[in-house]
Amino acid sequence: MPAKRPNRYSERRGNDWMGKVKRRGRPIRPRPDNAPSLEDVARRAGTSIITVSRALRQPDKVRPETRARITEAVEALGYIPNLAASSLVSRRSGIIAVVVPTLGNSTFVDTLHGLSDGVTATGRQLLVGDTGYSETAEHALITALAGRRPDGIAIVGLVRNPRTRTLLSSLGVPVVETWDMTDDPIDHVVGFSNTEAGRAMTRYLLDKGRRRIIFVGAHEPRSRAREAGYRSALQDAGLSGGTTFFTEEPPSSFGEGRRLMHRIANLDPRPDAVFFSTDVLAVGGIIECQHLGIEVPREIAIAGLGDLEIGRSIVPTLTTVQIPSYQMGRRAAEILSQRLEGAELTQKIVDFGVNIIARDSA
Amino acid sequence: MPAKRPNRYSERRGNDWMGKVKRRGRPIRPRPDNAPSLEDVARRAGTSIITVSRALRQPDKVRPETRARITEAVEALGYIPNLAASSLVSRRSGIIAVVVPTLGNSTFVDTLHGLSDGVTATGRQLLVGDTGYSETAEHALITALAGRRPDGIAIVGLVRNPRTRTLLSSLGVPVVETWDMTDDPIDHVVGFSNTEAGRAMTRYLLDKGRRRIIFVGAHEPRSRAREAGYRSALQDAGLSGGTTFFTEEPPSSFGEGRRLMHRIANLDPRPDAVFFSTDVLAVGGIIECQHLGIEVPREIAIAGLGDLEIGRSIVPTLTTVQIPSYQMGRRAAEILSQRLEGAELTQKIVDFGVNIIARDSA
DNA sequence: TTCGTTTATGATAACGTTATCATAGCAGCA
DNA sequence: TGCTGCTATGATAACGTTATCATAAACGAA
Repeated sequence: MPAKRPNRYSERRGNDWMGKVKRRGRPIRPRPDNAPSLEDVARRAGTSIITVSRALRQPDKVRPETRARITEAVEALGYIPNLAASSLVSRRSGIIAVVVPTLGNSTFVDTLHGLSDGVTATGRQLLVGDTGYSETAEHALITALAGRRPDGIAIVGLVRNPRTRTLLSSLGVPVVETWDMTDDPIDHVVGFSNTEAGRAMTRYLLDKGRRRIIFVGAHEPRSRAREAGYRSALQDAGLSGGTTFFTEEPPSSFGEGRRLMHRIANLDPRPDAVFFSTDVLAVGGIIECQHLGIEVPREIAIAGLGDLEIGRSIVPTLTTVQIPSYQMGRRAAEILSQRLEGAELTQKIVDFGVNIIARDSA
Repeated sequence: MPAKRPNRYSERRGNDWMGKVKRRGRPIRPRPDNAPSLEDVARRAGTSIITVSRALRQPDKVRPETRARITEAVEALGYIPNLAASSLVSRRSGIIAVVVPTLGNSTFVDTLHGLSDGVTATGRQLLVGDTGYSETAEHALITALAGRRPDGIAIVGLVRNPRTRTLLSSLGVPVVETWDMTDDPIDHVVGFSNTEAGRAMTRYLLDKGRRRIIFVGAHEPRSRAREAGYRSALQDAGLSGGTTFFTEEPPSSFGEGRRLMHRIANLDPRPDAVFFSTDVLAVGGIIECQHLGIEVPREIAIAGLGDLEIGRSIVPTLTTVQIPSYQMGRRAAEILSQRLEGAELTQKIVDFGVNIIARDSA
């Protein structure tokens, strides 16, 4: 039989020495937040605060009878641990911060989905913010999120701003960048080379005999990288220049794809292929071709990037570059989890590579 | 000139009485988390902790010179306030918890987007979780989120489980349910009647002279409500029954829309209209009709629900029910903000109503 | 001059939890 | 018998911040 001593459940409140001694500082007030605390549970279970804490976190360290009384009290009071207090003292917040350029782009959301699945599997929670593609907003957002002392940080995209990179390194928590590739990640990178993706698809189109290939992209880093790959592939093939059409603004839309395709169709000479930087734009392109009576791929080949579900359904089905959006999120979450369990991962760079999905449109 | 006294910046650590007195409890260790605290800033600025705290939160309460020294120290040290400590003592977490059925559905994500914009405008942060359409997961998720003591909670959908409803009420924070309508919200509801939406679109199709209308939906509460509206409109028109095709599982996909449309096209007699529960399914339906050479809307009218962007771009453009996804999120955030500023809103129910967008497909 | 008010700053306690050490009782063992 | 180790429990301090009250100096009004 182990020690069983009379206990008290922290009598910080309501001590009778109060009022005798002249007191300063915050007075004892009735708790405005009426959520039960460990103290309430302990009182009801007739045990000490610390034993309740243990019963909840390491049940096998507590005698079954004690545990039963505690469980009863927890249920009866509807006790929910205050994770702010827990974070403060344990220095583990159980929060993974996620930074997305925009919540208006469904492929980024797939990554968020993968992160959510991976993160909640380890009992942690997702704190999400979007930057609207602004570097200034990104820095501010990350600063704000850092105040929550997240256990890890996942970012869609590479962080370009040196100040922000320094900030992230200095936080002392694992960081995963995604959706792009670099030799020099802040900590980890799980992604693919957008440049390589642009190059691979352009090569594919060249291999199919296309020569007048137009690129459609946005003023946004990942699109720029794809464009660079496109131009390099043209150059390798001994073709000059290359022509880019730009969307008004990210994120891209089907309608924007249609509008740009409309303009492109009027070019003279007409191109024989259009490589859209995203599937959304490409589907818009296909729809516009259909509308204009342009036969795809006979007259114009159309390619996208992203492997969105609609690309498999539209007629003609869309030739595209596979981007494992969900998987990148999932993998990022796993890397963070492993790091948080103390693993020192040697592989800092996970390159999913690029994979052309050849379908009917090109 | 105000008081200027010698100060000390909380000498809790490193006191020299340590070691003389026999100590129990946690020993003083070097901070493993090397993030600077208010204490570090105060030391560098030559002032007290509390003055630093004030300088950051109520700058006008601190003399400009003092403030300048503090600002310098904050910059130099890269101080970022620990929000867990702040939450604990101030009982304001600055967190809005968001519960979504799935992150795999882009229309829910638009609501998340609206929430994000509205919430970050007030300097708060978004803690996100998805339930995978499971009531059990929903309860567990909300319990977990509640541990973070959020200042407010936004939920996509109505909470059906009575235990979960009780839990949410007991938290004592504002709650907004969205994406549906009820007379009896837990606290607030910002949405529209899915039943009314189903009824309105069905009436529209009936008005267009359609008589053999099929409904395509999912085994999921909002879809069920739309189906109920569909059936009630048929009944009002003196038509019997109604026929529903179900998707395998939510969330819906373009491919699933095509598959179901394929089956529906083979029915004998063939229907003259198909009302899809979501735009994604409906677009799949249009694509399949195109593929089968079925003329839309002459042979079969097709209608959707959600007013996704692609519906405006596809040919024929999609007749649908407008759902202000982004706006619902935005409005939900505003309601939460107002409540948190102390407003007692009399209007607990915000009904965006339903709005048929008549386009070419029906 | 006196006294109340304002301004700027500080001291202290408290928020609710966990890390660490302490200890009573018991079992096992030589 | 005495020692060691184990089990179950507890006491205390600490995490980093904010709420509250206190106070010195300056200011203003009577």
